[in-house]
Amino acid sequence: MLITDAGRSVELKAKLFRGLAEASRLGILEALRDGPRTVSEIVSMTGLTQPNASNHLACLLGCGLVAREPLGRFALYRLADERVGSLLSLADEVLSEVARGVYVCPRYETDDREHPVAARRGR
Amino acid sequence: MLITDAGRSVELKAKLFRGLAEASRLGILEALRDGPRTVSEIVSMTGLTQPNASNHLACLLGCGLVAREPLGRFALYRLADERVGSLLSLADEVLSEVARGVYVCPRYETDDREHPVAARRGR
DNA sequence: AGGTCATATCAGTGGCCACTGATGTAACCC
DNA sequence: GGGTTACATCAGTGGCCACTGATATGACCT
Repeated sequence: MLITDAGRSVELKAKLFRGLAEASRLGILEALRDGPRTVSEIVSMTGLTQPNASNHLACLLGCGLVAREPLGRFALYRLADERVGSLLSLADEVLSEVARGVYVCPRYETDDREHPVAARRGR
Repeated sequence: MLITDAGRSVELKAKLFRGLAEASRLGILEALRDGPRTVSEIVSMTGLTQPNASNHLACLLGCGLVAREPLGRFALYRLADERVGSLLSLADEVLSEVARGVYVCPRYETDDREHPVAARRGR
């Protein structure tokens, strides 16, 4: 953990990246890249369960990464800002040109290839 | 978790962000923003213990975010690409202009009522 | 009103992983 | 050689948090 003074803002920035650092949340953000979606649309696009998706959406909302617009009994979510999309695009670049195929942190790699939950879900 | 086919690349991208999603690793990357550093320099800049820093460096190296150059009994680390620095800069922007003060994911917040960072910053 | 649909929230569980302390390896010095 | 310095790796532990299943809220309908 950081003890320097500059470390303060670092911690905040790390938290921002945490919003993007997980397949479920990132999948939601990707789903929102070309337009607002309702929760159920997001659910079917990502394969997440509804409570799980709502949970992550609440997290992304609190973090200011997405915006919410109530719409009757629906709720429209959209990216809060185009910069969020830019982060995703830039990540795509880094991923394809810099980190390339190399990018598999062998460290902290379990056995997996398939998340136990997804596996149990039958695919 | 994502079960779609596109989910594969999402998972990879999430992993990329994971490299940036933690104060220790992010602090290391910030320390490398203005030039290569040896491990002990990084250790004193970040306040991390040496094994911990080495561990994260190995992770960042495997992920292709930093590059390593052996130098006698030292080891120089640098950002692998300027795009990594760009990601950090863009994150700064998002943080200051978009997520602003709002950015406190109250969800998954352990004890407190105030974000530890903002609180300790004296405001 | 009662029923259904869309979403939100809750409690509990399990797994991942950040950290530490100890140890290993290798390069430099005398 | 022996000692020291710089770094890497290991084993073990603890905490955070993603997920599930159940339940709550609230909007719409007839």
